[in-house]
Amino acid sequence: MPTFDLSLPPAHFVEEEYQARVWMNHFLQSHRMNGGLGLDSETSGATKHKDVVMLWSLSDGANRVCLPAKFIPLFREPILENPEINFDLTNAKFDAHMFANSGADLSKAGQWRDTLVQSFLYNENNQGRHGLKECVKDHFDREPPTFDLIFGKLPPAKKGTVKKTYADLINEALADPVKRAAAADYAAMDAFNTTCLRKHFDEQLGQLMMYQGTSLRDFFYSVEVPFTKVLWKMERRGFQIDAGYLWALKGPMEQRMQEIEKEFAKAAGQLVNLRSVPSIRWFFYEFLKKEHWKKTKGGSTGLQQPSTDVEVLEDWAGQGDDWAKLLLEFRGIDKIYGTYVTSIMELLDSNYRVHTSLNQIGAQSGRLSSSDPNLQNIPRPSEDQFRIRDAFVASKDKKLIVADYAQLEMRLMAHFSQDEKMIKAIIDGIDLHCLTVSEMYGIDYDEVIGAVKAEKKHKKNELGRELTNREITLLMYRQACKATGFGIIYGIGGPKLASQLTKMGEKVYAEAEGWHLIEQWFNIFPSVRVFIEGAKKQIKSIGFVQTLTGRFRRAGEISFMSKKDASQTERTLVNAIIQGSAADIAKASMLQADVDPVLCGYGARMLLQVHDELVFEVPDVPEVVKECKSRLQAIMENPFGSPLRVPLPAEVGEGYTWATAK
DNA sequence: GGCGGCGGCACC
DNA sequence: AAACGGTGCCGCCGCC
Repeated sequence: MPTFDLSLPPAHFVEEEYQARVWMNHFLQSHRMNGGLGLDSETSGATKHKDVVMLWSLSDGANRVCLPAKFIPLFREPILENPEINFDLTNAKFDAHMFANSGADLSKAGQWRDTLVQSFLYNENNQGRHGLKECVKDHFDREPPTFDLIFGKLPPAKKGTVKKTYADLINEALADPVKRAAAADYAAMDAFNTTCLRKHFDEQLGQLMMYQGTSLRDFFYSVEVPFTKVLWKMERRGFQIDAGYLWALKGPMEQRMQEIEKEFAKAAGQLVNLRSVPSIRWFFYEFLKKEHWKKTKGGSTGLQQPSTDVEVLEDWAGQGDDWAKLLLEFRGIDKIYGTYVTSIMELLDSNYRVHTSLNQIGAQSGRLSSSDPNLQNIPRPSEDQFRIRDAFVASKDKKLIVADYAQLEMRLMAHFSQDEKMIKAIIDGIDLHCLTVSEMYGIDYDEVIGAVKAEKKHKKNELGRELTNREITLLMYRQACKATGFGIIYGIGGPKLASQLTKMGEKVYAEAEGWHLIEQWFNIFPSVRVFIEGAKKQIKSIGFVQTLTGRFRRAGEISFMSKKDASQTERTLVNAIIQGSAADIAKASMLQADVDPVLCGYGARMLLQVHDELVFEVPDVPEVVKECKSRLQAIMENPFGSPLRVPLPAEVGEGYTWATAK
């Protein structure tokens, strides 16, 4: 429980301008004593680029006040955009969007302290319990009323009637004097609880030391607080979409899918829903009487059923099954159609820009996640026949620059393990996977590299001959070694590695071969094994690991776990050292890029992060593009004051679409 | 009609 | 001997 007074002050609902001015003057003083102002809003809905503030509330811990939206202009400059005032919020970016849509730019104010982020730093394992209501329950043992209780539930949408909105619910409540008081009490409670939580987490995080002299509280204020604003600006800018391009894809996709549906219907004598797994199961296993060799996981019921996934279908397709081939084609189209064409078109704003949400507490490793829409899983152009990334374009008179780290996670493995051979190879600019092939199979390194170069030329039709069998073999070896290296970062086992390699290539790998590859890989880079074993020991003894910047990834109580859960936790935490540190590096680059005088001076605008990749929009002037590229590269390659044991090269490209800029 | 589990699949 | 880390979202389907 917190050390400060938690008693709830009465809620005030401001109706007259003179009241508003009195409270404004009060908060202009009291925010200093409280170390910030709690701020929350009730909005007309949850669409980032459209919805607006209906009611908003301020609290300095001793008072709580609810105001209607009409007072936003009056408070805009002195309070909401005042750089002297720090705000305490829960889900800060959301409220900031709503205020921006209502004419107030909160990004001009002081800090945004987001209690979601504080709660995450306090315990990243409390999944789903970082929200305001959950934190108030868990930390203050109080249960504030829910929105529904005060404002009622949105009735189910009915055909032919006008949809009721949250704005309607709030307006209805305000029209009734009794309900209005309850609404004000509810809204102002959230602002009060938010500022209390911020102070509570300040105390708690202050006790948790990341390393000598630095607490999680320090980390929150120096890294996470500024980062929230960086992310908000990216969300706010949005990414320009070539809606015509997407629109043009729709028709042909629908047509081809219908053709395939008809083929199945004709053969089966009835409609087969190709999007339904049970229907597909029926078609292949009952109707065509195919043998099954793979079953589904079976979830909570434990009911395992014959699988119809890509792996199975590709196996059948390889044996000449045209139905499997057709279904693969259907799935390939439908995935893109449903997830990336129609859904993105529905999320465009009036300028055809799409505004993702970049979730600061998205991954327990410390990575971001992206949603509504998820722009971190748009198909790569090399794999995508529809080239969805070509629909992501630069705005008028702008150009995109895309920068990504090369083998960031492998380099971090080298840094953490301090493996001599690995570090030397990286510093000498040697291709790690080729080196592994060379050592593992006793082949000359230059010959392996030669095969890689030949393949590159072949892809660009510059080779002037076919690849030799020897080259193909070497490339296969390299694929295997590359997959092994990645797998080791994930804590892979022999069977999984074998099945993955079998899926990738022409050769069938046995489980023993998988284990052998892993063993051999460890023999080439022996310190990596030592590092992983050491990390596992630490996880067993103290129950946590830390990333490059000292961020924690904590385990539950391992001694109470089943053997299976314990080893799962070990794999997760070992991986978190690498994945989390990569996230730290990306974050540091973004923080620097956001305030960099060169990039800011040229008007470069950061739009998107995809873990190890950053997308910017810059003025379409050759000299500007060139300067921004080299500046961004310099920032990314030296994200911290102190260098790592290996360099962190970043590759930078430019173009008018996301697909072509890489 | 909303919701959650499931199978499947896109990304790093 | 067995066990691939981190995400979000689609449509379907059964349940309430």
